[in-house]
Amino acid sequence: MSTNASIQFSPVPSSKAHSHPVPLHPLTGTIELTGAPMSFPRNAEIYGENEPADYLYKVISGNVRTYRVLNDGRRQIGAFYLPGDIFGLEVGAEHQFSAEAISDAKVLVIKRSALVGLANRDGEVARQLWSFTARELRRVQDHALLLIKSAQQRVASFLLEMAERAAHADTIELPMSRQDIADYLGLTIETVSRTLTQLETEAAIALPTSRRIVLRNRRALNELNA
Amino acid sequence: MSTNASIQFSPVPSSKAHSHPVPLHPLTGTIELTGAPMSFPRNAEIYGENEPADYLYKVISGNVRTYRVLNDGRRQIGAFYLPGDIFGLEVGAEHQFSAEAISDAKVLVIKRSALVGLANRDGEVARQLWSFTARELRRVQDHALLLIKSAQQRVASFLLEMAERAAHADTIELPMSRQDIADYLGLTIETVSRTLTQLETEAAIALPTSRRIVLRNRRALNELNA
DNA sequence: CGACCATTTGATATGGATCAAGCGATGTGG
DNA sequence: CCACATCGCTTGATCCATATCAAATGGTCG
Repeated sequence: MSTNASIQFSPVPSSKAHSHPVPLHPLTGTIELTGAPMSFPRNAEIYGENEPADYLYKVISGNVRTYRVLNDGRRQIGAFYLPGDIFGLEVGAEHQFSAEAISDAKVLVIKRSALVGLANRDGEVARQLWSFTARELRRVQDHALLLIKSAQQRVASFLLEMAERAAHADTIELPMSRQDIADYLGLTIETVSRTLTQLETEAAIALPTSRRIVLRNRRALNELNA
Repeated sequence: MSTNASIQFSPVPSSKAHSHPVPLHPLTGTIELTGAPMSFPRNAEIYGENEPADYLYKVISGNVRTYRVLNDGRRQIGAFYLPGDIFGLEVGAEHQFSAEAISDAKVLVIKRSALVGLANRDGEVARQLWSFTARELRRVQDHALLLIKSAQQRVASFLLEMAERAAHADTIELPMSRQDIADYLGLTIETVSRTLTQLETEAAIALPTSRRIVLRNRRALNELNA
């Protein structure tokens, strides 16, 4: 046990999922688990809330949202997943959220049992499963903190988060609609839209198109971010 | 590996913390980790945000809150921990929240390294560390969902949560102040207070004293809970 | 009893929601 | 290639839930 392995999934040219992982990548020292690449059109469901969580997923291309719906019909988006991100890993038997493709997306589908089996034999893999869930926990904690902030603060936090994750430049290409953003931030589309124009007026951002956002004054956004 | 052990911490009569766990309790099949019992007076800090997370804790008596403070001075309470609950377990090096005793509290202090060391040798322990973090994740996900509900819904959810955890009857003895509740629900004390009186008016609850709450109509509360 | 702190209650303000209309981009059929 | 429908987004007008500011009440402890 105790390699410096990190959980890392790579697609296998042409195969269906099977449960015999190649233990270690010779160069990167990362575990390569096999999985079936699978494509989902825009808005297609990848899995539903309360469905058996027999698989987890890694985004290859496109984007994914997870969400829950309240009984009054409102939707809360739990997270956005970008290429390279892993989602849908559960400890319990069922998925806690539903998952949908935001744009046409390709994802790698991995059998959870394969990974858990590997973790039983390799303590380092076990530690990384734990570590992944802990990272997810921190993300949700930050999300909860976001939900008590003002609309300006929420939008600023969101833009900074997306800039850090998607672009590493100052121009963000948003894959999701205003409604998706609103449901992630706990606001309405109107408030998101108004807040963006307000930030534009204050010269904190520019909006060349509605889906493209340029961060013009990170300092100002960070001060909101708090 | 793979006992049916569950992580279970019991105080040891008179000892400081050391790192040699007794592997298995003969009767319950649960691992008994030693730890130092420690007392904290009301409002005392148990640990601070960003401090090294070398220890985790189990509540023996009293109650604990974890929280973060925004740069504008507002406080968000992340969780309340009741007797039997474990808190302060991190995967990373530092605590993500601060922890304080709500009432005079006794907690068992456990060295994380002891537990992690055990997990390296016993896959079942490793699985339970993971499982604990996953449970915490679900709790925070539910908390995030709560934060987009109306004041009535938040208060109702809170009461039902406390009833389930603390009492298993219909009378709850709240250990925390209105301010604590407000900071947990993302509301002001005034709104919490008004909402409680409103629920009392609607005969959903009774308030014999400000800290004692009787659930009179769970159905009504559950409908709010959504 | 009196001081202090937690809680409730009242009056008013306000940020964001809601309702409604306009606008711009994209796509479709004639 | 253009008229027009559609969809996503923005902007405007108004409303409302909760915050804020302020005062009264109640419970606890010296």
